[in-house]
Amino acid sequence: MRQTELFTKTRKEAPSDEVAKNAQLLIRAGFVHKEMAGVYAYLPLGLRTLHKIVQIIREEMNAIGGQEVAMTTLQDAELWKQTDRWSDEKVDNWFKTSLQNGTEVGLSITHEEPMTRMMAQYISSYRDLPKYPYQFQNKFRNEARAKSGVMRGREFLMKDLYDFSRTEEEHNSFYTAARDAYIKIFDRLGIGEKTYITFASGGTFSEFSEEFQTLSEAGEDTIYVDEKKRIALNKEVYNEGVISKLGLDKESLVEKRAIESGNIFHLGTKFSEPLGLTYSDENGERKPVYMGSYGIGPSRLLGTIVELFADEKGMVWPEAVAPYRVHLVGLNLDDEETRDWADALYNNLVNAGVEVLYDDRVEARAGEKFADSDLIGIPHRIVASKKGKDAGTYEVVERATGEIRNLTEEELFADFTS
RNA sequence: CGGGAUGUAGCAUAAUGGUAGUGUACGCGGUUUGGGACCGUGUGGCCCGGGUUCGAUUCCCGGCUUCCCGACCA
Repeated sequence: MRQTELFTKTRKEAPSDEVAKNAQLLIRAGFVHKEMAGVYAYLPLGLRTLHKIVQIIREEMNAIGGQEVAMTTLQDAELWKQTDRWSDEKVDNWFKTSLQNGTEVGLSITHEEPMTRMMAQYISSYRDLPKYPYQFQNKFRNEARAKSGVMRGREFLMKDLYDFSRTEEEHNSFYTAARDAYIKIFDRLGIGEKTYITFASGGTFSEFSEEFQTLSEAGEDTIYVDEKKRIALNKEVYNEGVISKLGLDKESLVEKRAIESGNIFHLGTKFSEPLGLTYSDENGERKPVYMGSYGIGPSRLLGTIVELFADEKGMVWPEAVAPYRVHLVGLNLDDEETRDWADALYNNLVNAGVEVLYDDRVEARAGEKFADSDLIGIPHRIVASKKGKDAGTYEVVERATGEIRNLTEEELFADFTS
């Protein structure tokens, strides 16, 4: 992508109404656009990054048997009444609206109900189980107060997978696999070290659910971490009884701020019973399907990654999620030979399949280009300049470490196409 | 949802009861050219409604917006 073609531009100053670091940087770099409080649009660079995150999650969900679907945003009120999750007393953050004939509808807040009802169309025998549909879908939550930039929005992207199993045992074995898949996801995103499986309140069918909490001062949750055992407790279940039940020692628990980046639940038959999702077992007996749900928020992860890795100059993207792998910065491009030299490298990199953003602006000065490059945070910067052309080398600078190498085109390709 | 603030150009800000200045961004001309350079010049602005007043961007009331604290948060 040539930067002169990109419609976004960077800003020196963040808007005064953003306090969260993630939103300030994402807006300054032109990754997102704030539409309203808690509602952010994704611009080309931001969307590429979001898609990278989505793709990693997708691969790991597929690897454990997930089948991707896309449920709807508009929700049937009648369905949610069946599980008693429509009334404002039960769920107070619905966005509700109505059809022209007065029929109530809501904007998807989560998808247990519609997914369960839909699966009832296809599940009637033990032979139909287990199944693991999932999706990436916008969720709408009418939060009383949006905050923390893209990390707590009223509209946000969520991956939600549901397991439909025959028995608790079958569910549990999938739950374990999903848990492992989540660990892989956080590792691939580069935040595995800072992410702790955290016991939190469970709900109807289990005492606990497990959250994936990523340590950050920008987080909204307070957790108590046992760093040696790599286990944590959410403040909401932090008490003597729970600590001893989990075999932890209060002395070794350290209070930390963290971002809830994922959450997995045992649902049991909480949804299958009221919605009539049953199957016939080998003996012809009708039984409710045993369920679990597995959520992870790609848009929140995007903000989390910014929070964790940014430095004073801007964002620092891990290789796996960076919008581009290489930021080619052309200098002295008013000189025709230098421009040809930089253009040629760009074309060669693109043809070699390297994802590259090319700062081909002629009028911008070096300082401005470097500052923009630091802000955008692409992992590898290649500087193509007149000086370099005369020496026959390109300067390769690592965003994270600042390491500088001067490489010939051959060395450079050995590096980036291996 | 309770409390407190807030609203001036694309962005950041200043002043003012007599319709607004600066920086940045943007246009044009010129000098520059490896860490957001400089000179000249130009375009562009007072959230909405009501009230007070000869006159409101300014004061008052209401609304809305955004932010902060708290509550809430499968």
